[in-house]
Amino acid sequence: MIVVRVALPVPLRQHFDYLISPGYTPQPGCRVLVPFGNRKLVGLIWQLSPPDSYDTSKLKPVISLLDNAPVLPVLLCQLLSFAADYYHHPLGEVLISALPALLREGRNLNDYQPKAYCLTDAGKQLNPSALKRSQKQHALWQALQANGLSESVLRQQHSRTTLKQLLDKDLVEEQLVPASPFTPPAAPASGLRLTNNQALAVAAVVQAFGRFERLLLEGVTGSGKTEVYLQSIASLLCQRQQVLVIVPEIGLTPQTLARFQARFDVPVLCWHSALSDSERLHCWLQASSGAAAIIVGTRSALFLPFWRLGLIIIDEEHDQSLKQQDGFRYHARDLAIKRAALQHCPILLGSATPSLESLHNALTKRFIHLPLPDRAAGQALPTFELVNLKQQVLQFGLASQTLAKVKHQLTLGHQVMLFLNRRGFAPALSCQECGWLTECHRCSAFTTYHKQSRQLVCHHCGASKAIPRQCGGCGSTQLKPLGQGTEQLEENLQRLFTNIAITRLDRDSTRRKGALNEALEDIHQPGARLIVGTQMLAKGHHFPNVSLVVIVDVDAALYSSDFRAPEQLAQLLTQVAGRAGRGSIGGNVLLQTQYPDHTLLQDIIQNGYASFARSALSERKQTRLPPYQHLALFSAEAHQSEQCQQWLQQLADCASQHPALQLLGPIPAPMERRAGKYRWQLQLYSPARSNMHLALDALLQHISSWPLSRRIKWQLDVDPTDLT
DNA sequence: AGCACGCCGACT
DNA sequence: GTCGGCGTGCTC
Repeated sequence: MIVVRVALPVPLRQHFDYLISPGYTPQPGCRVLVPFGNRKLVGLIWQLSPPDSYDTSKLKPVISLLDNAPVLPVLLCQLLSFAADYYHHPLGEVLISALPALLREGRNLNDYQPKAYCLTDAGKQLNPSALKRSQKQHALWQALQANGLSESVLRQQHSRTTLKQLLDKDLVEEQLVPASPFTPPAAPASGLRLTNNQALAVAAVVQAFGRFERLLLEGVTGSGKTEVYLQSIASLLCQRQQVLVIVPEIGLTPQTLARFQARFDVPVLCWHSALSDSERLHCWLQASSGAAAIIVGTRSALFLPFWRLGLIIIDEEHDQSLKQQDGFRYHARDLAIKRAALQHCPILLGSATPSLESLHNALTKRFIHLPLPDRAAGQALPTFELVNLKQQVLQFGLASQTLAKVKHQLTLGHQVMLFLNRRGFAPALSCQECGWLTECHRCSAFTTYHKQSRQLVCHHCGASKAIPRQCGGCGSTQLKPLGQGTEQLEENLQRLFTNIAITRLDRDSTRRKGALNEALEDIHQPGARLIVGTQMLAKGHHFPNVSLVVIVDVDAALYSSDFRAPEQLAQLLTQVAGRAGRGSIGGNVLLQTQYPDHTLLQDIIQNGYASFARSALSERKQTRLPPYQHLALFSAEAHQSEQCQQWLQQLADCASQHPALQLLGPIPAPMERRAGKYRWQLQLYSPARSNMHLALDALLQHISSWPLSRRIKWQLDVDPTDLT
């Protein structure tokens, strides 16, 4: 009997050993079905004949070996093993999360592989008269005479039943055909004329082919980053190398995908969570066989088993959605860098507003820095203007000078974009008599009033309820919406500008499938138009007819406790502003604020993101915050606040034994209660990564022995981006 | 995590 | 008398 060490999808930080009969040839990376307690689980073989096996007499045999060749290539196993260590997440869960759902469930891989059909010996020797009663079977038999036929070709001319009849008579047999890698283009596709800086960037990427290199493309909005991606790829495809492009969100995938497909005559596939299980497996197999040349996908595309990966591109590398926020909390940018290192290929990070982490790496020469300080077509960057809201009479939250400018741009036939980072009609309903506000009874938050769906919705736990008739405090029936969300702003603007088309872009207006694309198409129509939306507006879209962007309420984000808040605000403002003036018309941005002298606002509007980011970095350095120190965050959730506090205090007592760690907490989370549970956190800072990892390992050992750990919900987040 | 076992309160 | 609440023990 052979002993195999198996990683199982359970939240236990250990392996499990099983027996397998010598007739089989198990390999690391193959799936097995094993008994586990009184259930059956699909696991992955991690090691053969481990030297320190669990008591061999107590081992159970595997139920079956599901693969005769590894489903996870060695390189991916290395990447996932690194990730499990780095994020201190159980290996089995990490490995299994990298497999498409159908493989996770133990399906047979061959059922999904491309197949071909050919005649058996009996079929070849068959007397044609034997099939004279069936024309269709005879036709298929005839077609198979010369050569086998692939499944797809066969389906076009013959029916499934005909095939089945010949298969049943043992005249035809099924064969697996290894899918062949894509055919490389004969010559690199030509593209747009590049600016000097773009050409330098492309040259730097091309020069890095074949070895591990990290490049940061810091290109202002409209500087043509995508064109740099496209032209960098062109010669790589001729060498028959694959490219992975990671984009922040599914909403952006169709546009990016279309641009890549239009440029290159090779298979371009997309990968995101909205694909069905079989579509995902199909994409996974195409990456693996090399049939796919380019894959454009969201963060989990990072774990696809590429046949021959030559370049990784991370678009909008500052974007928060690259970090998984639950379960296995990995950062796709950071793991992609590790993957590029294992793969010996370059990785290109692109953004108009790079994260302070990446910028720091570029400034300290760990990354090659490729700046694109000018817009590609020579347009000017949008100019900022502060609108002081103090002592102003506002109409729908807009100052009179703002309204005048909006009107002016509309009469010129331009588009105006109004950015308001609050969906719904109003952030709360308020009692006119006593000031009571509608609160979520499960979260420390107010419930947003949605007028169209006639509901109060909590944006934190998703709970919705009917609109109350009476105040919960004094019983008065005088309930009025307080504050303004995008739904209301749209309604008010429509009343003011009766003849102007308005497009609203937020999570509610784009919920329906296809709605986002319809809205984007509307925006590309010529003529005056108002566009109202949330941060969805900030994400990479090209709106050539927008001449004015209004940031309706910048103040909500100005005073936040989170040390990343200024960085995120600067990124958001710059990205939203970047939608203006991308076509031939100039662009202008109005920032409405009560605090026109705020240093952050002044810095961004006078000096731009690049300058802001550099001063923010020096501030991080002084305050010993990331990237100058490393951060790990433990959080605890329970119905009783005291349990969270007690558990984290226990942890803090342990952690304080480690001289390398500096602690902050336990403190209540900024959003103290969510979905009925209290939330607390403990922040751990350390100047050295390796010390922090050793300390975390030791802490996790302790945690597993505490009874309280079972009664509360706790999590560890290494390099957290979200401290709420 | 999931599932079994085990010990205490309100019901057909 | 049972049904079911969740504490705790275990999974190669």
